Amino acid sequence: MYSIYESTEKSNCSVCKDKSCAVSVLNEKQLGLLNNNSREIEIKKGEIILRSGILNSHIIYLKKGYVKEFIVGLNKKIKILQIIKQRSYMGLHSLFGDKINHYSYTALEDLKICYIDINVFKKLVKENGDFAYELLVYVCKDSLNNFYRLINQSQKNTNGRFADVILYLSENICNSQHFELPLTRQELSELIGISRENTARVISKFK
Amino acid sequence: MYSIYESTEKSNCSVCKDKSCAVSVLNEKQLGLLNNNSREIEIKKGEIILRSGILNSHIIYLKKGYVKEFIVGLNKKIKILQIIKQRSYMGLHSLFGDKINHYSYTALEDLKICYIDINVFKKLVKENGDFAYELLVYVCKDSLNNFYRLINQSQKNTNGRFADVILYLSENICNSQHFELPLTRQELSELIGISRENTARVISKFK
DNA sequence: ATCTGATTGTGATATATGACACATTTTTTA
DNA sequence: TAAAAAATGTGTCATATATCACAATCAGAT
Repeated sequence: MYSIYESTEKSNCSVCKDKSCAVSVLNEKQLGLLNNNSREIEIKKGEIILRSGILNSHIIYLKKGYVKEFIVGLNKKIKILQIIKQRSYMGLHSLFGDKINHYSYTALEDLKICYIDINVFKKLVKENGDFAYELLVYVCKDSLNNFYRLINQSQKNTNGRFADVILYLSENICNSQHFELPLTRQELSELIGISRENTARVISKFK
Repeated sequence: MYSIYESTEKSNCSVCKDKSCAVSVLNEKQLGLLNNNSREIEIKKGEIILRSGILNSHIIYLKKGYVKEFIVGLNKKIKILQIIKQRSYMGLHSLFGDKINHYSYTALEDLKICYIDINVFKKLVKENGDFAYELLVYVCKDSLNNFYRLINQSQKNTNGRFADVILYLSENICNSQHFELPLTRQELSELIGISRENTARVISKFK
C-alpha cells in the first residue's frame, strides 16, 4: 500500500544541496515540516508548470533547469517577463500579493522542481523571521531586476533592447560569455519586446 | 537641553491613526522601539524626499499626501513608475533588495512622512514573523500592480495607455470618478510613457 | 498691472517598427 | 528517405509616434 510513495524518489529537504537562501535558515524541525509538505517532480521540456489565473495552491521551487515566466497579453501576444534559473521560486509574488497566480511558467528544458504547500510556506514565514527576511530579500531583488529591464526596454530602440537582453542572458542567467539557451527566435522576440521579424534582422546585422 | 526635541512635534506610533497594515501587528514593546527610532516630518510640495543612487539609511512612510516615484533614464528622460498615496512605504524594495536606493521620490503636494531607521526596521522583520508577512504582502502587491501597468503599457498604443492611466488614477489612487491630482501634463506624459505633445493631443481628442 | 518665464497646444515632418507576403531553412513525422 | 510542418529570414509598405518649431496660454514676480 506504500507503493505509490515508494515509486517516487522522496527528496529530503534537510540534506538537499540545492536549498534556497531562505530555506537555509530554517531549523531542523522546520525543515522536517517543509519536507513533509513538499514533493520533488521532474518536468519535461515544453511542459507548462503553472498557469496564470488559477488559485494559488502550491509554491514551486526550481531545483534544476531554465524556465520562462510569461503572460499572455492583448491579441494573445506573449510577453516573457524573465528567464528563471535554478534555485529560484515561481509564483512567490502571486502567493503573497493575491489569491490567484499572475504569471505562467513553461519549462525551457527538462527540470527538477519542488511543489511546496502554500499554507506550510506561510506558516514558516510567520514563525521564522529570518526565513521571512530572506524571502523579502528574494522578492525585492526580483522586482528591482525585472523593473530595471522593463523600464530600460521602454526607453530604448530595437538595437539597444536586443543588446540588453543578450547581456542579461549572458551575465544574469547563464553567467558565461558563450551561452546557449533553448530559446527560439520567437521567444527571444517575446523577451525583447520586438517583433519576430525584427529580431531576425537585428541578429543578421550583428553578425 | 531638551529644547530641540520638544520643538519637534513628537509623534507616537502606538496611538497613530495612520499605521500601516504591517505596523498594526507589532506589540507594544515593538511599537515603542519603532517610536524611538522614527521621526515625523513635514515636506513641502515639489521637494525631493529621497533620491535614487544613495545608500539606504532610512525607510520612509507616507502618512499623508501624494508622491511620485520615478527614475531618470536615458537622455535624462524621466519615467514615473507610480503615484504613491498615503499609508504607503517608499524605498521598501530597495531596502531589502540592495544597498542603494533605486528610485527617486518627489512630493506632489504638502506631505507628512515618517523616517524610520532601516536597522530597526530589519530587526522588527526578523523578530516578528507577522510583521514580515505583512511586508511581504505589501511588496508583492506593489510589484504585481506596477508590473501589470508596465506590461500593459508595452502592449498598447497611445490612446489605450492614456485611458489606462486615467483609470489607474481614478480607481487605484484617488478612489473617485472625479479627481484632481497635482500632476502637470509633462508628468502625466512621464507616467503614461508617451511624449508631452501627444498627451496634449489625446486629451483634446477625448474632450 | 505688466512683464517674464514656464507650461501647454498644434501643425508639419521624419523615422522606427509592426505587419504582410513569401522564400528559405530546419525540424519533425511518417 | 520523403514529405509535411514549423521556424526563420528578407523585402516592401503603412503607420503610429517622437521630434521640431512655434503659437497660445498661464502663473509668478516685480
